Amino acid sequence: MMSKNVKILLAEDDANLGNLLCDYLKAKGYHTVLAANGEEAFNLFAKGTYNLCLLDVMMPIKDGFTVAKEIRKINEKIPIIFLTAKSMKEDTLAGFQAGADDYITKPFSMEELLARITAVLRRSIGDNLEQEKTIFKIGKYSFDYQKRLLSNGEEVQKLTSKENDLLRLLCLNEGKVLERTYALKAIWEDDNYFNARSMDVYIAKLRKHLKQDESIEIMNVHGRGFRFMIHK
Amino acid sequence: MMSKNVKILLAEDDANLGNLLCDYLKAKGYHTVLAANGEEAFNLFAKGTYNLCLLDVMMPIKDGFTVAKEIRKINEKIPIIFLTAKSMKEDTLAGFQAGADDYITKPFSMEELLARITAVLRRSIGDNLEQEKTIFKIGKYSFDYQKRLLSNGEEVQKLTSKENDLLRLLCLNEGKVLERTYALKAIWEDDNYFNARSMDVYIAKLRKHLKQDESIEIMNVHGRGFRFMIHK
DNA sequence: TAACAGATGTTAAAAAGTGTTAAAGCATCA
DNA sequence: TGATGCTTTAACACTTTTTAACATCTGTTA
Repeated sequence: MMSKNVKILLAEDDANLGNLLCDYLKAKGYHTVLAANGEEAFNLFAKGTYNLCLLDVMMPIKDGFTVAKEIRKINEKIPIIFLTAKSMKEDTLAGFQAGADDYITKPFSMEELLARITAVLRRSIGDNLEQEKTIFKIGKYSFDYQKRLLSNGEEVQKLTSKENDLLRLLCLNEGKVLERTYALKAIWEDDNYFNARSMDVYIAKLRKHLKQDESIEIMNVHGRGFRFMIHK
Repeated sequence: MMSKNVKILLAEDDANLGNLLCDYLKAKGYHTVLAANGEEAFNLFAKGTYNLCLLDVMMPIKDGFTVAKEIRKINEKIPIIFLTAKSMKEDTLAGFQAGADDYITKPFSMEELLARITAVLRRSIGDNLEQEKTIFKIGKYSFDYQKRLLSNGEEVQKLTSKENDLLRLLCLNEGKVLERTYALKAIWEDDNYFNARSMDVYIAKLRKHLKQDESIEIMNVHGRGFRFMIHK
């Protein structure tokens, strides 16, 4: 299913193995193009659009590592898997530097190769759905929830886990009432007297952290919770 | 952990080496049965239930390859690892055709053998699961779990097995919280105070290893665990 | 309005958790 | 056997969170 519309560039100088692999991959639903050496591989890559490269390391004219380096200049993200002859330490290391995503040592089974291909593809696809940016502007401050940093424009404060979580909840509820009960269950997991007092301590900490901008207020709503306000 | 309930059939004609290996494997928690030659090995296999075969290639009466072929007739899936005398290419290939999952060349270290055993077992147990990813990109670093190497593009660091396992768990959970409890049970097998402190020591080691790239952070989440982040 | 109970504000101490380095313990290797 | 390398334990400094203590405030009621 995912196989659909995935195009693989395969570079393998051994014609027997090359055709075998090529046929196998095609049978599995991947559009596969076979190059007989490194130079041909690079030329094909430059012309077409591929989703994955399978490069034999030892090839005449231009070896796999060199091809990988050249490919990386054009495309930083395309997944590259090397086919290595033995477990050769130095070469493998060189391969990392050339930007490999995985490698597989001959002899290998078709099954194994297929597993690696799907693994690498899944990763490269899932790559794009990454990291929502969670930066909040609070008056003159800037708050980065992911990095747990609070900056006033000059200095940067590291926040503790609890400070970080609580400030985020306040930001998400700016102008509205953040109910004690809700915050306690969300951050402290349990709404009881001691956790409530602990939360009050953290409200005090946040007020101290944010006091450089007078337009910022964490206002108490008696018996209910807190309202985070940025007066404009 | 997974050592439990794993039964190994070991065929080795050299009594010294055989007993040494047998004791070692038993000490590591594997039920191990020692056969002094190929014929005995096959008979034992036919009678009992094993999870892994370790076969010396050169044995009197019946060599390892022959035993492997016979075993494969009975059981297609059981993992087989050969112990080969030298690095003999022809033999190795023949071995793979007989259905080997891995081979190891004498002389080898106990550690190396153990690593292969666990690797092969993991593969055969998680058979239907996906092939594990072996290379992780971490900022400017490249981490190869299989080879236990961490490269920053210039130099290459060997990792110890604990460093290796912990870094892998962090990578697999990038951006999410790796719970202490989970990591301790997965790597140290038991969640107690001392193992937790040991884990903290390894977190410090990894931070040191990765400090050349400032966009990499192993962030503590108080009371829960660690969040591995690669800031983009 | 005075008086009170309950809620909140704030600071500090206690307790729990973490960061780091070094030494001790251990298994394997030569 | 001694050398080596990995892991655990110990030690100490530091951080984070909780608990305690006391001051202040809010809303209610006599």
